[in-house]
Formats: sequence, C-alpha cells, structure tokens
Amino acid sequence: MTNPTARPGGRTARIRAQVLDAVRAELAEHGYDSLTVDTVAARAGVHRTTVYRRWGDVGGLLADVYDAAGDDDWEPPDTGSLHGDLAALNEEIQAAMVMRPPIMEALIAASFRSEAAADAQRRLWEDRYVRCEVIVERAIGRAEIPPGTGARRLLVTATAPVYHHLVLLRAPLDPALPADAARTAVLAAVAGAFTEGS
Amino acid sequence: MTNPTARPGGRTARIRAQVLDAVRAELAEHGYDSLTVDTVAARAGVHRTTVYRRWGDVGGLLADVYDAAGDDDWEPPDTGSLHGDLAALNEEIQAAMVMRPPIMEALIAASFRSEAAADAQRRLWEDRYVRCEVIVERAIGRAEIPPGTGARRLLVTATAPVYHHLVLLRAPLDPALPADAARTAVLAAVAGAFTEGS
DNA sequence: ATGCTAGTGCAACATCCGTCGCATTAATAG
DNA sequence: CTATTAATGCGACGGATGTTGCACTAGCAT
Repeated sequence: MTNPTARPGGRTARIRAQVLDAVRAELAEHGYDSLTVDTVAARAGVHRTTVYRRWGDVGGLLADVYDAAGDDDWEPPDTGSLHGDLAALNEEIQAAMVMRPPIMEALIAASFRSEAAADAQRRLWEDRYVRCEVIVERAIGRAEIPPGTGARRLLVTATAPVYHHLVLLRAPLDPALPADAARTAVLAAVAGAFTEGS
Repeated sequence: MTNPTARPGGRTARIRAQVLDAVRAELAEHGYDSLTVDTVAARAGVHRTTVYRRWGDVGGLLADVYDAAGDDDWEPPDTGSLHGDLAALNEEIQAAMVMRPPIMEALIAASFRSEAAADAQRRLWEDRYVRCEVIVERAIGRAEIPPGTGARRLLVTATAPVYHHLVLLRAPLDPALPADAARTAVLAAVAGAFTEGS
C-alpha cells in the first residue's frame, strides 16, 4: 500500500519534465542571468504559481535539474597513471565550467542565493570525490604513491587550483593548469604529503 | 589648477562615510542577506536615489567598503620557515572567512551578482598574491626550496584548498586544514613542482 | 461510474528594485 | 557676496518578484 497522499501520476511528472526542459533550454539560450521563475514558467507553458509552489526559487529549479540528470553513469578517467587520471579529471572540470549550457557555473552562482542549490552542489561534489577515490587506489596498487595516502586530500589538492582559478579568481582559461595542478599533487603524494603518520 | 568639475568637498565625503558605515553596521547586525540598497540608504539617512547613482548596486557598496578599508598596511606573515608562513597565511584566510562582520564572505557572494564586486575581489586577491611573493623569495634565500620556484603557483597550491573547503564545499571548519595544505605545498615545492624547466 | 483531493490555473495583491525628471541644496570659483 | 553647477532630495513610474484565496482539473481509490 503506497502512501495515499502521494500522487506521482502522469500530470505531475509531465509538468516536471516540461519545467526542467524549459530550465535547460533557457540556460542554453540566454544563460543564467535571464533564468527567472517567470521565464521558465512561460516557456514551459505552466503557471508561475505552480513553479513557485513546487520549486520555490531558481535555486530549487537548478537543484532539481541536477537531481533529474542523475549522472550515475559518470566514471573517473582511467589513463593508466595517476598524473594522467588527475590531469584528465581537471580537464573535465575545466570543460564543465566553460560548457554550454553552463549548468555547473549556474549551479555555483545559485548556491550563493539558494539553500536548495547549495545542497545540490554539496551532494554533487561529495559524490564526485567518493567516486574518484578509485583513482588513488589504483595508483597505490601500481606503487606510484605510498600506501595509506589519503584520497580526499590528494584529490582536493589536485582539483582545488582549477576551481580557484576559474570560479574565485575568474581568470582567463589557462590550458596548462589542469596538467600542472595534477603534477603538483602527484609530487606531493610521492613525497608522502597525504599519508597519515606525518 | 584642479579639475573644475571635481567637487570632493565636505558633503560628498560625509555622505560616503555615512553610507559605508551603514553598510558595515548592517553587515554586522543582519549579515549579507538583508544588505539591500534601501536598507543601507535608510540607515545612513540618505535617499535611495543617491546610493543608486553613486554606487549602482550592493556589489558597488561592498567594493567601496573594501577600497575604503585600503588595508595597505597588511603584510604576509614572517615566521622564519616556508611552512610556518604558509600555515599562518592559511589561518588568516580561514579567520577572514569566519570573521564578523563577514565582509569577505559577503564580497565573494556579491561577486556573483555584481561586476563591481567581482573587480574588487580580483584586485584584492591579485594584490595579496603579489605581496605574498616575498614569502617564496625568503624561502629560496634560506635554500628551503629550489631557485626559480614560481611564487604564484606555489601560493595558489597552498591556499586554494582552504578556499575550496570553505567557499565551494561549504564544509565545516577544519582546524587542521591550513597547516596540512601548507605542508603539502612545501613538499611539492621541495620536489621541484614549481620550477620552470619541468 | 463516482467521489475525493492533490495539484494546477487564475487573478489580484503586496513588495521590492531600479530609473527618471525635476526641484533643492551646498561646495567652489570669481 | 554672488553665480555656477555638482550632488542630493523627492516623488512617481514601470517592471520584476513572491504570495494568497479561490476555482477547477485530473489522478487515484472505491
């Protein structure tokens, strides 16, 4: 017996699909600036009130777009070397930040205005870091880096400069940065920077 | 002969001071959320239009608060070791992000909405990184790290994880992170991660 | 089919946000 | 002191942003 109050029927799902499609389309055509509840509702052929009631604000819309995307098929790169994996990962991050439609960029911007978007962003990054731990495990298996290397700290060291450069400093894209940051993290890991006992 | 159109007289300066004080007070009492042009104007005893004309938006106000602060007296820490300097620097960054009133945090949030705030932020960070280059020079002088070590890349490697943790991931404050990130950067620098010729 | 009701459409409303034209004030030059 | 003219005050406006009450539509159970 399902919850009698729930009603995930055809119309609800259909409207959700219409609205989320409208968000993606609007994002692709006019970017994050013109992404307002009104615009999305009009494009989806849905009344403003419906969007406000179900999603609350723009951040809620983006968060739902992200959850709906549910990119559960994503896997971290596997190039055969730690440096190759990290560099490829950083390239993906850099590409995602410049991507059209700029979903990633929009989500980050929205996370400063909406709690829902901030949560979606936290969930996304947490998920990604967990999935990427296999990169470190493989490197340990290849004896590239010492056993006991902390995966999370290594991954943050490798990727943080890319985010810092593009999101915070908003500096022009630096093609060498992904590989450079990856190389730095590898050298630090080899030197034992991420092993527990000092 | 000064420019006859300029008029930096008493009233202009007085109103600027009133408005900037109001921004700081409002920020301290109610945070960044309730920091609107209207609120600030009312608190400063100034008309809304005046604020809109001179500062444009909330980002402009924050940018001017920052410029007015003009912390030209700031100097990077000098502890006697590269690791000590970087760890102290990261501690300062972490403290600035938790500081009350949250000027730094507000400036970052505003930089996603206002071009003026984004510029102020860029200027601030650029200035800080340039000033911090002396940390790397001193370390080279002490023969802690190889000559030719790129200051900027070393500094970004050391500080980016702190920003990433607090601003993007919005994770709870990690007291060990400043020292850890500093240690990582030192190890990478010693291993030659930031020297030009490979 | 029929009734129930979650979900939606609709319109009116209250704010907030930013801009504009014009009157007024006050800093500066002479 | 007087004239000039930035800078400010003021009110009104147009548009965007959310909210609310009510009617209605369409899933779902029976």
